[in-house]
Amino acid sequence: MERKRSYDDGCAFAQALDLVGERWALLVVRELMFGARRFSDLKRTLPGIATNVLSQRLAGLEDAGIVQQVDLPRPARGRAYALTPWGLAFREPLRVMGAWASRNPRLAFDHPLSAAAAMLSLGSMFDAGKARGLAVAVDMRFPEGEFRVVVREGELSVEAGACGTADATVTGDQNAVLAVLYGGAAPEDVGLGVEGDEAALGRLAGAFGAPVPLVR
Amino acid sequence: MERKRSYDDGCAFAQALDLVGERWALLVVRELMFGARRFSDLKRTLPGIATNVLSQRLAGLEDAGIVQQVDLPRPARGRAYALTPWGLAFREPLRVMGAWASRNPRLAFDHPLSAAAAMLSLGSMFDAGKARGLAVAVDMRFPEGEFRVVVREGELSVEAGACGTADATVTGDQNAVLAVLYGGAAPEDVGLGVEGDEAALGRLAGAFGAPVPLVR
DNA sequence: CCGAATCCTGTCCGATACTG
DNA sequence: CAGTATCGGACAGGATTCGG
Repeated sequence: MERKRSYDDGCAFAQALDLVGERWALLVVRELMFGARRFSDLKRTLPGIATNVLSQRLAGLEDAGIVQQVDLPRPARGRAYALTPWGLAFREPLRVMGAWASRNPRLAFDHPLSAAAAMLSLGSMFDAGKARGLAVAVDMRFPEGEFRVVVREGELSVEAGACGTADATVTGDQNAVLAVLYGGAAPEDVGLGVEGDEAALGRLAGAFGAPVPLVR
Repeated sequence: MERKRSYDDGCAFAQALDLVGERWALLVVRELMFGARRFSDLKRTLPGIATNVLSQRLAGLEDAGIVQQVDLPRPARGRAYALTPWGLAFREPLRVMGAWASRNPRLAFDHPLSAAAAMLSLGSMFDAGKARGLAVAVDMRFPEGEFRVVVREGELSVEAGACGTADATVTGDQNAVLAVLYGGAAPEDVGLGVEGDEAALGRLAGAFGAPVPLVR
């Protein structure tokens, strides 16, 4: 009675879809990519997910060895969900699929997105060629948390937690940051606060390429 | 009434899941990765898919601009389904997700897999470091079709269609080829016929690394 | 409050039968 | 050969309730 639905396919990719192919599963993984989150954090940053579905996905991902429950460290108390090393390794597929997705000819830009989604999109849109010779560090403070974005030696690094020694610090919401970095908007026009070297934000924007839709 | 279910998420990745996140959708894309296939070809190489589901997926993928209907060329007649340029660009996400999937600690090797799945897995398992200095071309003849696998200058190329000038030609089924390339099996032990330079197959096997499971 | 478990309803999936 | 029609069952979505 308890048989899980499976493709029964020897292809590793298909077997992965048995684990992460259910609705919402990969978005849960996405939200966990920058560290442990509580059930209610996930519920909040995944608008539209039902509590029972979130429960089932977390249980399934835990059973698959992609997610594990952890005791929340310092300030907060209680349990939370975090990725296992294998789950964390999904960051690369997420980046590559995001890069493919950004070439969607009908991509919609008007919907809100979570801070984790915005920070991961940086990896998908990063263009190492454009970043040649660039060195810049920007801290980003969102309602959901803080992130540090660093470009150095043609490589991009995006990690949770700011450290205060960046060239600039932006405060606001993630949609505003993407409007500045990808859309060339002025920070003040989108309600983004900038401290420090405001020009650093412009240099950072130069590291990202516009997606090239592949029309039929 | 006809609203398609959507995550309503600004994240490009989530929007891609709106298009290819339904059950079977990505496996259909996988099967089309080496050229146009008819409805009945897809039905046969995707054991377990229902005809109505295949219909719905093809229609959805066509509407999304990932698949297009084509008139079948020369020998055969009738219509078939092929990837658009954007759909073809999914080969890279497929490769990277396959590489991630191959590190599944519970990966099952005993299920059969389609020729397309087997040929795509080569890309996921290829190790450019191990292929340094290697130059080999092998034609593979499967019941489902012929493929040419070439390693040269540290790069792997897998394309549909053999051309007869390879170092070796193998004839049999795709599971047998993978058993030889990944599992070190002897061709004669798995029912694989080899013509030409049999040692070329051994050299080719050296270009693929065993997956490293990431245990928790 | 957090983290679920439990309804109930609607949609989607899977299997088979059937038609142009 | 290439799908459409149909129907039971599984799964998702939403609200409510319940235990730490």
